[in-house]
Amino acid sequence: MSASVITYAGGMVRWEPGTRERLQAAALDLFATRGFEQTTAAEIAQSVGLTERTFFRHFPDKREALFHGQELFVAAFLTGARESQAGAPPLEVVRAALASAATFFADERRPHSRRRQTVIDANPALQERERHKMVGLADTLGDLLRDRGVAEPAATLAARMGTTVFEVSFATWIAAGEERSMAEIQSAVFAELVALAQDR
Amino acid sequence: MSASVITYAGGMVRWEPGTRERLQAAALDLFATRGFEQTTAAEIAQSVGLTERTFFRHFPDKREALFHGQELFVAAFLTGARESQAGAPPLEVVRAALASAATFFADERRPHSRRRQTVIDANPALQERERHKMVGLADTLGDLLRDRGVAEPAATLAARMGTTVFEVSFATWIAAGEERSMAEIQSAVFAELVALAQDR
DNA sequence: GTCTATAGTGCGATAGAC
DNA sequence: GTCTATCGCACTATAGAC
Repeated sequence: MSASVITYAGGMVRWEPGTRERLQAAALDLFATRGFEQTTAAEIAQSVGLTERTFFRHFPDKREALFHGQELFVAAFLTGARESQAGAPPLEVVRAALASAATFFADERRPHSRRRQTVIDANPALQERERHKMVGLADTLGDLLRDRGVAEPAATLAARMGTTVFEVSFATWIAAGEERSMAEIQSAVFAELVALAQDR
Repeated sequence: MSASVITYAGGMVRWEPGTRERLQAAALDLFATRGFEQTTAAEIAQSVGLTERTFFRHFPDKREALFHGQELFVAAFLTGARESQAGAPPLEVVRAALASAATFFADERRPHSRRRQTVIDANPALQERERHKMVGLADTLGDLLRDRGVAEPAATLAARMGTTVFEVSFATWIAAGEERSMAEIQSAVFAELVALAQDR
């Protein structure tokens, strides 16, 4: 497949790097234009000069083409939590995780995030995967809190509150006309959560 | 399929009632013994004397065989919210929803819930569907809160806290050795949530 | 109730990198 | 020689179309 190889000075041929990223970009484009279900894995692969079989070597299923690459966000979120002050109350650890994660949602990223979310919002199967990833993150954060000595059910609750604040904040951040930074929005949402628990 | 019809006095033949329930029970049994992915829709159908086609007439996809029947729980949850005192703070509406939902988790139901959850816990695809349903419930509760005049993001946050308390409580309720009632557990988890927001 | 498209898997073959 | 990315082919099961 000539499109998937590049030629070096010496005439030697190698597989073009960044295959996964090209597949991802092609998948987002096709999902956005034709719709997720109307796009076959073969079409995505062909659009970058590869075969369906290769697509499935890179992604365990079609949905994952939209979710690979979130590892950096997850890493930032957990690093923020890990680096928070020892002995801090659970919600302060959560706040640190959120602040760290916010660095990944710079303003330049907003258009791409909007585009991607539009695709997800249009497909229940993609929404299911997105929730699943978020719960996985909450579970990991819960483990981290338990390692720091937080008891149950506080650890699980605090972790879930963290991902909930993130999800609500993210939805706000990509809303039409929204211009505040992710960090600003998260602070406001977090404050609202605390206020809710007190207004009773 | 003789197993799926019954004969009435007059000799007339009709579809045996409870087809969906029998399919559901068979699905749970097979998923529990062979595993979800190792069980085909055709096998489930055949085990109650029906065809694959009939299975998909009752359930839009294989996973739904495990999730149909949750409508009563959802209805109880939302009814509890609707019947809470007008003007009550958001978390009080949530508390009412939880209290109402708890009536569906009587002690007799615990063994069945445990069995079902074991199957779900063993399969990511089923977990994804379960999360999705729970988020759908949170969304509906959020709508209800907004209808009652709760602003954003408070409505969404309160609703999500409700389903989170439910999920954590349910997991506790079916844990090995647990004997407290669902209502008791929910109260404890709810109190823990409020305490978390105050300990800062 | 049958027919078909597509997701996803398993395995063998190829070809370049090392 | 090993390792890794790819292709190609055969196959099953889901799910939807007819």
